Amino acid sequence: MTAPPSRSQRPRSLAAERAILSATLRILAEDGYAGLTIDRVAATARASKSTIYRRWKNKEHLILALFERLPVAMPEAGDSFEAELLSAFRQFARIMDESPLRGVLPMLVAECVNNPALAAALAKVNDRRRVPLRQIIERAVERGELVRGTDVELVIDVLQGAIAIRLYFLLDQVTEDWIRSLVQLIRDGAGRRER
Amino acid sequence: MTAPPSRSQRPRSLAAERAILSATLRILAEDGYAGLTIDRVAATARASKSTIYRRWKNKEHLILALFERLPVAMPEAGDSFEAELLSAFRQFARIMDESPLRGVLPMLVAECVNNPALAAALAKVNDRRRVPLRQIIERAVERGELVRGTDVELVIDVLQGAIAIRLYFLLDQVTEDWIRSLVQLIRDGAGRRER
Amino acid sequence: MTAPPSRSQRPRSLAAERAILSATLRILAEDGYAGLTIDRVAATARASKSTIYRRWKNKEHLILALFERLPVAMPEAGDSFEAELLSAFRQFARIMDESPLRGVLPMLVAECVNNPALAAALAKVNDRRRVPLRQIIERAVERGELVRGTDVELVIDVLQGAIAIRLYFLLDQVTEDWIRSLVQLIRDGAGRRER
Amino acid sequence: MTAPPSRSQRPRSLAAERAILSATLRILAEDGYAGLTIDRVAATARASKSTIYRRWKNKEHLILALFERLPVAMPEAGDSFEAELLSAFRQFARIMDESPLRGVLPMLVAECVNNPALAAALAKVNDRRRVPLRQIIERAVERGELVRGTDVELVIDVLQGAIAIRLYFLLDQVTEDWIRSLVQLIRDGAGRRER
DNA sequence: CAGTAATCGAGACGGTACGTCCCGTCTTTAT
DNA sequence: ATAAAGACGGGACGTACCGTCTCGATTACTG
Repeated sequence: MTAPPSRSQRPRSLAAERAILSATLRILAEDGYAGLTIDRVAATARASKSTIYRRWKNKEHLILALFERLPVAMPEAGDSFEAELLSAFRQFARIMDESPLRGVLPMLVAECVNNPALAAALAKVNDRRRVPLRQIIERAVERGELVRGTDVELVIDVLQGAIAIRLYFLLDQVTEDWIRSLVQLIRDGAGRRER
Repeated sequence: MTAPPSRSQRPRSLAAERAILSATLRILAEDGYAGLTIDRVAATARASKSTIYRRWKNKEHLILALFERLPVAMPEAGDSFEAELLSAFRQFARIMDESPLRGVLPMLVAECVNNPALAAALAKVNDRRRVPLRQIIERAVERGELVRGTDVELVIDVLQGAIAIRLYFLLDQVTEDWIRSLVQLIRDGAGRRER
Repeated sequence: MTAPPSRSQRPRSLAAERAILSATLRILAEDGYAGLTIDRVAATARASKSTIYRRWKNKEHLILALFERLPVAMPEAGDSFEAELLSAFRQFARIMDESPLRGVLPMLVAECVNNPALAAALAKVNDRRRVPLRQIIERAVERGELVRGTDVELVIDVLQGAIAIRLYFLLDQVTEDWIRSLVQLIRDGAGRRER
Repeated sequence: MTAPPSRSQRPRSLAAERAILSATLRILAEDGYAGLTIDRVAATARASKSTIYRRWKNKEHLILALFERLPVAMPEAGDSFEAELLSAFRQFARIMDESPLRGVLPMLVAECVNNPALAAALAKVNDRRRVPLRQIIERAVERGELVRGTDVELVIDVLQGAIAIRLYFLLDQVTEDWIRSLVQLIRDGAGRRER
């Protein structure tokens, strides 16, 4: 996305790039996606619109760059599936709550529906986000907490999905208790155990 | 949303309302959200913009009205949790795939983040969508398939969430096989059963 | 304009008519022509728009009705051209300054350019306004102050015109001194008198 | 009105400006003020609405710009007050009759009543129009045709005013004969000369 | 003195223009 | 080649009025 043409007489200004990205973030934090316009980013960053468009093909990709720079939760090794998952979510929650990007994700997803290029880019972002969950699940399998043969991707779907629903549709908090219930459901299922 | 209190005056035209909604749906089907403009809706419906804005405060609320009118899957009684869920999803898939609304939902969700009124409206829509799932789960509990004490709402979160992730993030199809795996996960869990 | 159809079962409400006209005047006084809308007149007069449009074919004619109801300066007999003219202008000034109609006249004139029917109506209003001036000039002729053979209409043009220019173009006050100069110019001319 | 201060940036396009103004004039000529809409001007001029609104704050100011560009009658030296005035009016009449602006002036004047900024702008336009008349009068004074001490501005008021009344109120033609009578009135007055 | 048709208040309706906002591109001079 | 600045064409937005229309309720006249 940011790749400059073959070779150049004058390198692109890193300072400008940083200024643009941080202006974007600040505006997002202040007024949300609705308040974010390229003109305003340019003015805030004291950059020109061309300087922005030279780097990112449009508003969505500019925001996407912010996500790419977002740190990924690094799962700390723990002694149980539940403990590791809780730790991961604590990290995740901290990162997301601190960043104005939280409220922007849904809109990016929305835009994806009509914008395959953006969809591909966002899928890559999401993949990075699935990696730590995958490791946690695999470790739980190795540890013997989850059955060998567990459909890892499905479990990730369930984890991400339930959280997303809670966050974006129901506008609820994701509490540690709720996560514990979720972990329990995934571990034990809701099916009646025959004796 | 639609009808203010009134006395003895010209009532709002049902015909106009219908024409507007169906024009909206048709345009959405033809050219997607990007192609939907209020002017075009007005022209297609042979209505005036005032007539549209008198009923819905903006484009999002107009689209929302479409959702509110969408039929809700009526769960057919079946003889197992899996069978009922599959049947419900078949209905749901049919309704959604037939409707151009599918591609529009994410954008509506996105808008909700900064628009509490819309969020409330959409939450109501989503609540209606949760009802049949709730019935299916409760029936499964009564039938003895799921344990008494199952956290019904959590299971709904998992069902809706996993599907949403698949549909909107991964842009994947929701196949019957995938649903079967999901049902199995929910029923049995991924935890290792002790001997 | 106000003439009802041939015969009727129920006569038009005089109260409504009065309420509409006085609402129009009040709005004009408060917010000028720009603030005058039929909707607002209707709301202020607690009348319906149909009740207004049944009587006057549009906004301009409604305002025109106000002019038609305006009292015309009745020239008081005096002992000189100057005295009578000053007295007439004092009356005129009082009527106009008290009425919000003053600022509306130009707009009506403007509308006339593209609206012959309105032009004819306004011409009639203006004719009524020329009558007293005509009488004053004719009396001055009879009295021997002005030469027999004076082009009366031309003098009226000059009187009305100079005032209009001052009022509307130059946005100046029309003072008694200025009028005295005007009268003197009309009486004596600016030509050099040969000995 | 047109050029803000600037530095090193893309200058405003003169071509666009010209295209907009001539489109405005053409539309005014074809369909009058009623037919003049900004959208149509933009379409005709192949310019965007922003480009128009960047230069003029609204429709009235756009039209005003047309007046500012209108040539002013340059008084040709003649050998009498009457001759010079007639020549000036011939020029004025030619300019006005050739321009579609004639029918628009009243509306501009009307707008002025509630719009001081426009009023000031139009006053400047009118001032330019008074200059040649002033020169003619002053020359007549020097030549000895008019008395030394003539109230020049008052005479201009009378000239402009009488013409305006005739043109806009009475919707009459301004003939050369009528002007001759006006000149005579101004020169000799209507007062009875004592022996 | 009942019937009836014009009138009333209310405000919905189809139109149309407004002026604003933002997009993504382009043009200028300076570095 | 890049940069800042901001003009440009394009196009949608939501608002404001216009003058017409449709309601049910209300009169005065007519028969």
